[in-house]
Amino acid sequence: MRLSQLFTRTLKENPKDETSLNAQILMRAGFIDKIGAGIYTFLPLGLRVHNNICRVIREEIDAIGGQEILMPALTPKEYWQITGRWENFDALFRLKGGDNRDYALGATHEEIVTPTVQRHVFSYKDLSTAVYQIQTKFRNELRSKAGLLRGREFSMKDLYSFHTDQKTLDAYYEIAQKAYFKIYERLGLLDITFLTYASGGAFSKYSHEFQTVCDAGEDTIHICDKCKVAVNQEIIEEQSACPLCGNVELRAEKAIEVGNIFKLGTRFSEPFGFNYLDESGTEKPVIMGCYGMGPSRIMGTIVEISHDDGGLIWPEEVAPFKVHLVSLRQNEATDLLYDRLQKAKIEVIYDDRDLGAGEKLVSADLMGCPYRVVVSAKTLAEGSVEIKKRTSQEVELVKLGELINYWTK
RNA sequence: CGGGGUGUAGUAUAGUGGUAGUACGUGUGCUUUGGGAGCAUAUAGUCGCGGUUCGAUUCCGCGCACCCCGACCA
Repeated sequence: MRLSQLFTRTLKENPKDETSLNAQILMRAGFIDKIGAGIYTFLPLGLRVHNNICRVIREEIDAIGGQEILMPALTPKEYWQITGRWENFDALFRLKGGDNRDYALGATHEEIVTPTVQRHVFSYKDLSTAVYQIQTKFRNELRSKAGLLRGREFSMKDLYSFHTDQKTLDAYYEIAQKAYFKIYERLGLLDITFLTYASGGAFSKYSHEFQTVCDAGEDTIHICDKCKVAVNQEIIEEQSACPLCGNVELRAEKAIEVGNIFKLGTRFSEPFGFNYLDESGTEKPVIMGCYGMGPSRIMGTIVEISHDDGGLIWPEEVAPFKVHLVSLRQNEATDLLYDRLQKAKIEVIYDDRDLGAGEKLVSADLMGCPYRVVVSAKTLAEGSVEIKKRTSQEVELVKLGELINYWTK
């Protein structure tokens, strides 16, 4: 991608109608565009980041047997009436169709996924199975806030698992937990993300959240540093010690909920009459689990914890581009390097604009790609380019012929 | 949904009951070139509707939008 072709631009100042740090930087750097409260457009650079987060999630969920599907966002009222949530789900966006029927915009998809899987699964031989989607969710929050951390429209990966019994659900639940941590590891959040005990549903005492420690978070968690788990403040009265070791000296921190997994049991299979036949031909209800994770919120979280005064600092897996190639009035030589990087399948954004050095270097910092490569008269005089990591102050000179090897060796 | 705040050019900001200013941006020309450069010139604005007034961007009322706190929530 050539910056001269990119239709977005960076702003010199933070937009004044946002105080949320993630929204300010992302808007200033041209990653997102605000349409209304809690409603954002993902611009080319922001969409690349979002897609990278989704890619990581897909890879890890596929690896635990999740089968990707895509359910509708527009969902008829009748499905929600079956579980009683048409009336009880406050945040549901309800609307009327031209046929004068009622619909809801999907806020979560248990009501859709359950009958869908039900039409295909009848026997214990068909279980366990798990399906997921990455889709836009709608929740009519009374107050959206904090940029990407709480919008009325946001992206979510929602995985649903279906089992014959509690034991196989429990086993899959553990597997999903591990997959979640792999995802957070790849997204650079592992060290500050804690498995957190939270209020459960009807079926289990607790649900589990994944909470990333961050001052911008809305939740308070109480961390057991011995076990590396936490307890959500919302249940601290009934569970004031570490559930694993009983430690009562917990450390309170603000945190962002970056994932949530539930044992649903028969909460949804029962109202839909989703049963299976076991080995003896006996009809039994299917046992379900659900596993949520919001890529857009995670994107905001990464910004909150990974930035400096210069702007964004993307972990390599999610950066819009790996290399930010800057030509300081040396486009002829830099064009060749740009071709070479592209041929080597190294994702590169090339600042070929006719601008001063200051503006180019500042915008490179702002956009936050992991490696900045500068080509100037000075570096070319030594047959080299200058490479600087976004996370480092040091620069190194690398010979033109060695540029590709810098990453591929 | 309760409470508070803010709406002036694309962005960030001054100011005023009497022709709305600055910076950046954008256009043009020239200069400059390793941390958002300089000169010249042009471009572009008072959230909406009512009211008070000779005259409202300013005062008043009602809307609308956005932000923050709370409640609620991935």
